[in-house]
Amino acid sequence: MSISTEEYLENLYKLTQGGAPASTSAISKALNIAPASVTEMVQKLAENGYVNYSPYQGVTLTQTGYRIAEKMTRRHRLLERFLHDVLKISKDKVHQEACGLEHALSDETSRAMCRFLKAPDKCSDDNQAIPPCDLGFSSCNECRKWGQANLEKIGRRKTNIIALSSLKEGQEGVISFIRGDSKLLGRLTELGLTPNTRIIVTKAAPPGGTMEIINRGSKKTIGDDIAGNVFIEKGDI
Amino acid sequence: MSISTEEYLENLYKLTQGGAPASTSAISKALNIAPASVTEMVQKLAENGYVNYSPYQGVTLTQTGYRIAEKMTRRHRLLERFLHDVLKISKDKVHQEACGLEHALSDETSRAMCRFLKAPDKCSDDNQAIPPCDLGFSSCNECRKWGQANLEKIGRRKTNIIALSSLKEGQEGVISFIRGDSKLLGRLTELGLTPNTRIIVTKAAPPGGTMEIINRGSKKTIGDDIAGNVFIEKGDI
DNA sequence: GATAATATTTAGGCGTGCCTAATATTTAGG
DNA sequence: CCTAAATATTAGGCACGCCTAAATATTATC
Repeated sequence: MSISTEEYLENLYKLTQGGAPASTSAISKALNIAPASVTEMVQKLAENGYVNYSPYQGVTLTQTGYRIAEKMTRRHRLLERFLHDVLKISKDKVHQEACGLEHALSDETSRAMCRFLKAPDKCSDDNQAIPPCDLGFSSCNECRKWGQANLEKIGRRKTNIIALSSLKEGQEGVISFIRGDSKLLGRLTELGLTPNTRIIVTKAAPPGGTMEIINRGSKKTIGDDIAGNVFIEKGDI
Repeated sequence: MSISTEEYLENLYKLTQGGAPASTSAISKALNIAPASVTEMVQKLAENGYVNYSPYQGVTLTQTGYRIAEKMTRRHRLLERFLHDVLKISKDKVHQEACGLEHALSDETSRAMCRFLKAPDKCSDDNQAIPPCDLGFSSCNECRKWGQANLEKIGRRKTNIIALSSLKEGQEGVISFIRGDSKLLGRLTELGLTPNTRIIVTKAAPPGGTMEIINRGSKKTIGDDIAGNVFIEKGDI
C-alpha cells in the first residue's frame, strides 16, 4: 500500500461522504494533481479492488477501499488531536503535520494514542468525527482492560458500523460499539444504551443538535456527544 | 529532500562515526539495497553536495550532509523515547516505528517532543546519545523560556558542537550549549560548567565511565550524565 | 438538435530509485 | 609479482506516479 494510494482513498472518503461518486476533477482539486494523472491512478486503484470506477461516471470506494480510507481518516484525526492536545501544536499546523505522519503510523501506535487521549470523538482543527477503531471490542472499556499485551490476538470487527448520529428518521439497528472514557460509558449504561440493544430513530439530528430515539421501549432524547459515540451495525441501514 | 536521501544520510552518520569513510557494501548492507544501487545513489548525493565520494574510496558526509544526518538521527531517537516513554510502545518496536515517522516530523513537532520529554539525552532502545538540537540557544533553559510562540524567529546555531563526553585527552574548547532539565542545569551551574567557559580534558572517558577536566582553573571529575549534556564548540578539536 | 464549452480520458514522456548482469578495480594468497 | 577472490562500478531495464498535449465524451446553450 503506497502513500499515494492511501492519500487517494482518504480523500475519496471525504468526497463520497454524501453518497455520490467523486468526479475526477474533484479528486484532482483535492489532491492538487492533474486530472489526467487522477484518471490514471483511479484506474490502478480499481484494478487493485479499492474503488469502483467506470469512465466518465466518477469513483466510489469498494468495501475494501472504504475500510482503508476510514482507517487513514481515523489516524489522521487522532494525530491532529494528539499533536494539539499533548504537544501543543497550533490548530493551523496540525493538519499538515498529521498528513505526513499518518502514512507511517502503525496500528499499535494509533491505538496507544487513542488510549492516551481517552478515545476522543472529534478532531481539534475542524471538529470532524473521528471514525471508530476496527478492533473487535464492543466498547472502549474492553480495550482498556485488554491493556498493551497480546496485541496480535485482538481480532478485527467483522461488520461495518456507523455512528448513531448519522442515522436518519425511521432507521433502526443494534448497538454494536460504544466509544468513550469510563465517565461517558457510565452515563450511557445509566441511559440503557448498551451493546446489543436495539434503537429506532424517531427524529434525526440536525447538525450538532439532539435526536430522538426509542431504546429498550422508551423514548430518549440524546445530544451529539452521545450519538457520536454509539455505533450501530451497518446492515440494511 | 526525499525520504531516500534522508535514509542514506542518517545511515552514513552511523557508519562514519568512527571517522573512516563508509564503503558501498557497508551502506548496501545497512539499507538492504543492492550495491550497484548504492553506488548510483551515492553519486547523486555527491552531486547534491551531501557527501564526498570518489570511486572505490568510500563515502563521507559533507558539512551540509552531516547537519542533515544529525538532525535525522536526533528526530529518530527523540521519537523512540517519545513512543516508549509516553505511548508505552515496547522497546523492540520503537525503532521501526521511528524509522517511518522521522521523515514526516517537522522541526516544530521535534522541538515540542523534546520539551515534553524535558530534553532527554539517550534513546530508549539502545541508549545511544541523542544529538543536540540545532536552535541557537545556549541552554535548554532558554528554549523553555522562549515557549511555543514566534518559532520562526528562533535562529540556528552557527557552528557545529560536540559532546564533551566524546573529547579525547588533551583536547580543549569552550562550552557552547548545555542540555537538560532545570535540575541538571542547576547542578551544572553549581559545578561552574556554564556556557562560554573553557574546558581542558585531562583524562578521557572510557565507555560510560567518568572523565577528568579542568574548568575555571579547577580539576573536576564528571560522569557521562554530565559530559553527555555539555557541548563544546567544534573548531580545531 | 447542432454547437460551443466543459469535463474526462488517452498518448507519450520524465524523474526517482530500485533491480540484475556484465565489467572493472582492488586486495589477498601463493 | 601475478592471479583469484572480493569489492565496486557501469549499463540497461523496470515500476511508480506524476506531467503536458491531444483526442474524445458530456453538458449546456441557443
